[in-house]
Amino acid sequence: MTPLCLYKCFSDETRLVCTQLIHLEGELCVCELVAAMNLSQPKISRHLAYLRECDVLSDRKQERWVFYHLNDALPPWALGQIQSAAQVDSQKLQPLRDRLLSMKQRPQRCQ
Amino acid sequence: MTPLCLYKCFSDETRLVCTQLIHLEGELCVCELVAAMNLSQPKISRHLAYLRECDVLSDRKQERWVFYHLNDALPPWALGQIQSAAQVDSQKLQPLRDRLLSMKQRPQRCQ
DNA sequence: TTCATATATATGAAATTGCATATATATGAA
DNA sequence: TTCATATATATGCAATTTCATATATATGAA
Repeated sequence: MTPLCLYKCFSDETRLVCTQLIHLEGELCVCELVAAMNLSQPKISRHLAYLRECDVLSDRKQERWVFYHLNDALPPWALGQIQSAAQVDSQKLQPLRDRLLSMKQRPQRCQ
Repeated sequence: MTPLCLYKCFSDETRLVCTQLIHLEGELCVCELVAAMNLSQPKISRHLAYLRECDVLSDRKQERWVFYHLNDALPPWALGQIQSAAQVDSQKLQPLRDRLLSMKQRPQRCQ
């Protein structure tokens, strides 16, 4: 995990916003991100795979859902940059978080 | 200046390293960056123009040289990310800084 | 079967780069 | 002074590569 690798991850808006939402919410599945961001499922899935392969995110399967969260092994400097950017973008992120709250049939989390 | 814009700037290694060297050295001209990074002059010049257009860098002409420095109006969160990444990459940057010191006919700075 | 997710393929758009060249300035000889 | 040359930087063009996306299909669980 180098700064260059992290910046490549975040040079795409879909990947940046996915990471920021997951950071703020703790954990989100693909269909929640699809609902929050109003983008196609394959598009979200592909970018999550990119972030997982770069060790920015980890995933956890639960029943038919795959939940993504920040990789626990993320170095502190990287976590710091994510937190800082999420704060700068908080106004822009709020409507997406609101859409999550109003989402119908949101999957239940276990464990 | 949004996080996305900054991350696009730094998703290219040439732009990231140029910015980091300029941050560490205070101010560098095109020919110094060419010498430090051993890349072509047009390549460096184009990437500096990109960073200038994104308000990451500012320039100053002195005689036949154009010196680039971090934009004074850079928001604190952006400067923080640059500092943090430069620290993470400091080992990788050191040989480039050494090459600057051994550069022949380095232009004199005035003002 | 349905639902959630992932992947394969193709396409188009954008970014990057090398090469050549343009511009501006400086230096030095005649 | 004028002319030629060297230096520093920027840019137009074209080739290449990378990247993002849509569509379609596949997988796998309930």
